Amino acid sequence: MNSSGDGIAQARETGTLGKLMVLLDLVTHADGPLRFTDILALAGQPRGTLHRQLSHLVEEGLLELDGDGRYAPGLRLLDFAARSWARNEFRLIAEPHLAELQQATGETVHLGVLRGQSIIYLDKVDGRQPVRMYSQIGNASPCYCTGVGKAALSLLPADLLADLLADLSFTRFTASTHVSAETLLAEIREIAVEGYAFDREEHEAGIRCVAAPVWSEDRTFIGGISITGPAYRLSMELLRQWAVPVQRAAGRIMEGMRIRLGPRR
Amino acid sequence: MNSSGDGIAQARETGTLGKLMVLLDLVTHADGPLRFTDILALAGQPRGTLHRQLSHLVEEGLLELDGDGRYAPGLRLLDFAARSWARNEFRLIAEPHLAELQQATGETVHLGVLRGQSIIYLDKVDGRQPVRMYSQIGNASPCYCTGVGKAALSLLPADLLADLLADLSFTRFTASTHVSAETLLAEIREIAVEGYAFDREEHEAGIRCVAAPVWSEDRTFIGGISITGPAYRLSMELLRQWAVPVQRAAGRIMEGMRIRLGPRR
DNA sequence: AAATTAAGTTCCAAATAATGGAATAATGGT
DNA sequence: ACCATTATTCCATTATTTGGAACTTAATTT
Repeated sequence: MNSSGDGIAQARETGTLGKLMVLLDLVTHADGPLRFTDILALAGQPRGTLHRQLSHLVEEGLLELDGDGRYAPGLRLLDFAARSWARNEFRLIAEPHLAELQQATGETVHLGVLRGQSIIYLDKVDGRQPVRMYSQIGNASPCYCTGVGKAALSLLPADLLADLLADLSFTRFTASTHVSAETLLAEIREIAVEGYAFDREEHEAGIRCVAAPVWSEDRTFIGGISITGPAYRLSMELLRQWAVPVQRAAGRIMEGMRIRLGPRR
Repeated sequence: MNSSGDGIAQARETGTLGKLMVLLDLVTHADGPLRFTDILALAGQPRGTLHRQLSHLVEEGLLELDGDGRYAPGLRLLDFAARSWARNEFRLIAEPHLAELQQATGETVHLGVLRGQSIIYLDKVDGRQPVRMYSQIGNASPCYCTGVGKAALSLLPADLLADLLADLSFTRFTASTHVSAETLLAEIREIAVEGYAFDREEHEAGIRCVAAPVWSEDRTFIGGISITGPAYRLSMELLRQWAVPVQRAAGRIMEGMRIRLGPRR
């Protein structure tokens, strides 16, 4: 979709780790395995430096080098992620409420959190099948054109929101994608009042959603949940009706967090 | 299950990245979030050093620091892994054959590859009657007590196998877990001749499987596929009957790899 | 409430690892 | 066999990391 990092973290690109992460980003966001020369052109590092950096990443299993000398993301990342996901408290607490929402509507339900300028999907409950771990889970999507993203932005204090919007660069995915901070900000203000957000085919044509914000008291998690489906089945009127159950589910998740984590954090 | 890295890669623990990966391993393999002092004790680094290292990992989104000053795996890992998984060629090629095998048997099918001393599960197709078991895409499991693991080991040349066994430390999960290199080696030799492997409740009590080895011609992927299920439903006799279809599916996956990647690599 | 202990953070000279330009080696196409 | 492209190694220079100690903050005890 986009070949360069769309800012999942505000990470500096200096320091040994920072530079290596840029490379990891490059390779994981590419459309396929990259050869040394490809990365050389993209990274703009001297040959010797790049070669050693890639060697280190391969040695650690973060990248893999195939028989044709092409670099691909390493499988060690899967192990890290599986553990990161399996024990995530926010997800564990939200899980039953997502399932309930799916039961009530029959449509796909998502849980996502804001990280940098991206929404990372933490869970998904599909109408037809049980969760397929990485089919969608883990994917980072832009915050400005997703229901969960806009719901999350509506929770930010004005100064943080302003900072985020200032750094944001817009990609037009469909005819209705926001492409300016002004119109986006106007909608976010509305969402903050209403308490729910829509995605009117802004990320993918033919796909609509209604979302409600969710956050943990210590503000570690700022995100949202959504009901998503095809526009032909989900009229805007139906989505408006679903705003209430989505908000209720969001409320129950936050309640669950309070109970689980205790009041004084 | 085990709190220290069980060797998914042979990675050196020197160099800036190596040391940081040790920390990432520590935190992701822990049973829950760790405080600074916990990590200090586990990592054996000087305070100042550790503090900066953790700061860098947090800054890059590889770790997260919650309101109580506890470190947990970062969600950025999910994004990396989602991409690593989504475009993995081996998995993509194997997918239809796994589904077919699941259709034919009705039981859960796994695809795993050997990385270091661990099997990383790349895919899983749930059976018609899902069984609660400890398996998840991305999870690293020991090679010496899983069907896929033993099938993979049977593909290794003698010298590499000897090296791997020499470094292996055994944990007894059930009464039938291999706990010595000798008995394991004997079974692996048998598997190399027969072309399929069993897991006789060696990793999890009440869970059996039959597996067949799968590899890519360039040896980038050495792993296997398996049919897994509860012992009360899967008699050893039934598993023996399934050895043939599993091997056939394995053969078709390897054929798919040859076609997809071309013969001369 | 003050004292005590523990936990977490910052500082900076010394040790170590990363850098990058250039030379060398390997690969692949004709 | 040749040439062009691509990948790897080398090493003096440069930048980053290191780690002991001092310092700040938070928690616990007296």
